[in-house]
Amino acid sequence: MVATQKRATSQRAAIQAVLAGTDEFVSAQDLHAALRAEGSVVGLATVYRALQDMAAAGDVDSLRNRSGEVLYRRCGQPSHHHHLVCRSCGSTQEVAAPGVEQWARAVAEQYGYVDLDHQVELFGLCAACAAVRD
Amino acid sequence: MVATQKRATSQRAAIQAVLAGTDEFVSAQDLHAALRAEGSVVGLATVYRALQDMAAAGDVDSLRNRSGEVLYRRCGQPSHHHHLVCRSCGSTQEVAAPGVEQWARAVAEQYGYVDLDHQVELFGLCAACAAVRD
DNA sequence: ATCCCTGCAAACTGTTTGCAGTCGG
DNA sequence: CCGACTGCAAACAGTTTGCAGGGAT
Repeated sequence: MVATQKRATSQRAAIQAVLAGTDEFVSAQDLHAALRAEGSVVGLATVYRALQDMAAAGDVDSLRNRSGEVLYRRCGQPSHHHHLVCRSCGSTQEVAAPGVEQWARAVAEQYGYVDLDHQVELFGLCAACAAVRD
Repeated sequence: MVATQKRATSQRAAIQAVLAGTDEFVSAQDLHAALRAEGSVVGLATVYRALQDMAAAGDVDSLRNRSGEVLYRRCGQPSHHHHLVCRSCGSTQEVAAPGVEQWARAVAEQYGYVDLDHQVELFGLCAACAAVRD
């Protein structure tokens, strides 16, 4: 069960519901807007706080946008993995990268680095967006 | 020739000098502080503008910090590559990742993504910092 | 002389935080 | 009832931008 939050409140539930309903990365602001759109009036600060808690608890994945926004996405896998994100429409593919993990470990070892963490994200234009733009 | 800036000014030169003198990623603010420290009084805005220009021209590499700062580093190679950055002291190893490029291309193709870009950075503790922390 | 570049300060964006009130357990 | 959670607004950090003046070509 991924429910590590301390207290169950309606706004927290609403946030989780939105996250559960999408497969894409969303920014805190997007999430906030989505909540208002569906009627749940939740403070922006609350969204940020909840998102941070959830990220800390490992319930959601977070990554930083090209423009510096933090994007969140509900995340099934326990260990981290990587994403292929469409630059235009934001749709996301979760991708495995066995070789990458291994490579990271090898490189770290080679230089004597420990406590390794890696950030591997692919950005591109999905087929649909590429067609539109042409 | 890596000198794509439009006009040669003293502050631009000072910025390039600082970048040329280090192998680590520095933030615009660090760079600005370094300039003042060595006597060159350059406006912060100017540093940002110069850095952007240089990044656009491909003279420097840029990546985003965990905390959202943009870090810049002078960059020899024409094509991009990847880095192993010490979380603690900021020292950087430039690492090659032939397999990664290939993997990225394969994954993109598999999902029909084009105009691919990838962000691959390794973070860890270098041997020295790991020893200190123990 | 022209036009880009610079500096300053104000504007902006995304995010965080202090504080008083509210609600879940 | 108690304490964590919420909302608001103000605070913040990093970055960008408008405008007037100055230097490079």
